[in-house]
Amino acid sequence: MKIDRTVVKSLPLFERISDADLDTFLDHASYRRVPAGEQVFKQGQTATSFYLLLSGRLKVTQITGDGQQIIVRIVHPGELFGFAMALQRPDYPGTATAATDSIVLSWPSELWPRFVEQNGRLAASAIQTMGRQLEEAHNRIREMSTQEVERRVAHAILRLSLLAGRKEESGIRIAFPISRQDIAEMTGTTLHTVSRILSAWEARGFVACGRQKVLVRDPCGLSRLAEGRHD
Amino acid sequence: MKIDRTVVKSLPLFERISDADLDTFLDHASYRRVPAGEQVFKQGQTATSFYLLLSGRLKVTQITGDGQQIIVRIVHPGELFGFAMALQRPDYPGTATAATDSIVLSWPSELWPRFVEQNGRLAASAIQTMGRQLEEAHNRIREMSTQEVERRVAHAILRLSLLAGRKEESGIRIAFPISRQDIAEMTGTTLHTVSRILSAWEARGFVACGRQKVLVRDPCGLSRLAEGRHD
DNA sequence: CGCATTATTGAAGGAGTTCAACCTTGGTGG
DNA sequence: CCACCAAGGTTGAACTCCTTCAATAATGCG
Repeated sequence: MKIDRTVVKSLPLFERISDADLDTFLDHASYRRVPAGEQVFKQGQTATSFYLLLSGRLKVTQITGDGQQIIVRIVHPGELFGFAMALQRPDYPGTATAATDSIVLSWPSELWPRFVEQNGRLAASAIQTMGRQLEEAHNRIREMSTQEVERRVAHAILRLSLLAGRKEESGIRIAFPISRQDIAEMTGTTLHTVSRILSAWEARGFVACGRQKVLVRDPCGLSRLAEGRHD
Repeated sequence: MKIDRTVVKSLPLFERISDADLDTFLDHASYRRVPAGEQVFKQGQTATSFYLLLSGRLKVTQITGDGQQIIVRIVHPGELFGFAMALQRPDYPGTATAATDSIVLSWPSELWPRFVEQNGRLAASAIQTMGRQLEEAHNRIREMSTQEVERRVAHAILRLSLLAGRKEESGIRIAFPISRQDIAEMTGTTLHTVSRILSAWEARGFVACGRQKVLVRDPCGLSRLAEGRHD
């Protein structure tokens, strides 16, 4: 399938790639629409492809033996995901589910080493992408080790409003459906605690929420909470 | 400084590199001994170099504004560390401290992109290294979200016994000094709780500990705890 | 309209932290 | 060589934040 180069060209991942290389890359790509709620791949499946999210929003989740689930990451447009082979794993370590209708590109796993080795710039980009993810993971570990739940939730909501926020007249709307359960799984707590926290924030005018909806009305107030200032 | 190729050649990171490329790489390296307790670099310093640990053991820590410290990772021999530039950061996000007398190689940060782009195989290796780290970070996040402290500590100790264990007649000794505080900072708890847990384990014959010492006497018993089986 | 999914909120309970006091160890210098 | 002392470790008791349990309410899709 022929994919329009201009859409992809604007992504940071490919900003330094040559047009010729990009075309070769895209010639091998498959294009797929994923309706909200559907899965791109499941935890434990053989990693036959790696992916790039063009539009929409994905949740990558992991589930433990005893049924506990966490959200490993939210995939935003322009990001690579499902590159299990880079971890030298035969299978996907998590499940990728579309939170909204999404569009993904995919390539056969076998092509990953070839692309990385043939195109140093792509490799450098991929390393940067992973570096950013690693940094984020460490942030999360640090937060979970040292901060109480309310601060962690404040951080998570602020992050989402930055990476997936759409400006509205009364604040910043998080532009994809996200439940209390989701937020709990991102911050290592329970949906009950998240619900209580959001209710309290709503009373203080920091946010306005509905079912699977969050609107940040006072980012500065939230920031103060995230910094640990209780005032 | 001329560095012996054979020592480095055996590392997984360089297993697929050509001798010529490896020599070029090593020609630019600096060699440095780091006595126990000394720091290789500090959090916030400009990232002038990236590093490879040849021998010894390092702790990479981060400290938050309010003085809370966590251990981001333990660096074992053969691993890259301090590659902040890969994260597009000008400074080191953490502090690297020698837990035992260590030997490190270092290269100027400017060489990183050149090495990565000129040598696709090295890039692939670096990506794999980071991938493994990312996976580990996610494991840690999942554990901290879903498991109680005792299981997390059990996991941490088992990991250490695998990656830094030396066999003795009565069990597996963790081959570098590690304090209760260190273990607490690795698992997101307090030194008090770690102390209580280790005392309980010692009474049950799972471990034997001393000041900055841990000896695993019953890996299977610990594994059972780590899997969540309380029996 | 009906029902499943999502969210709210109260009450009880517990795992782990915090505070505090004390003990041990091993390195150092007198 | 031993005495000292700082760093590391132990352990009790109180407390608290968060989870767990439980029951009820709102939302929106088919």
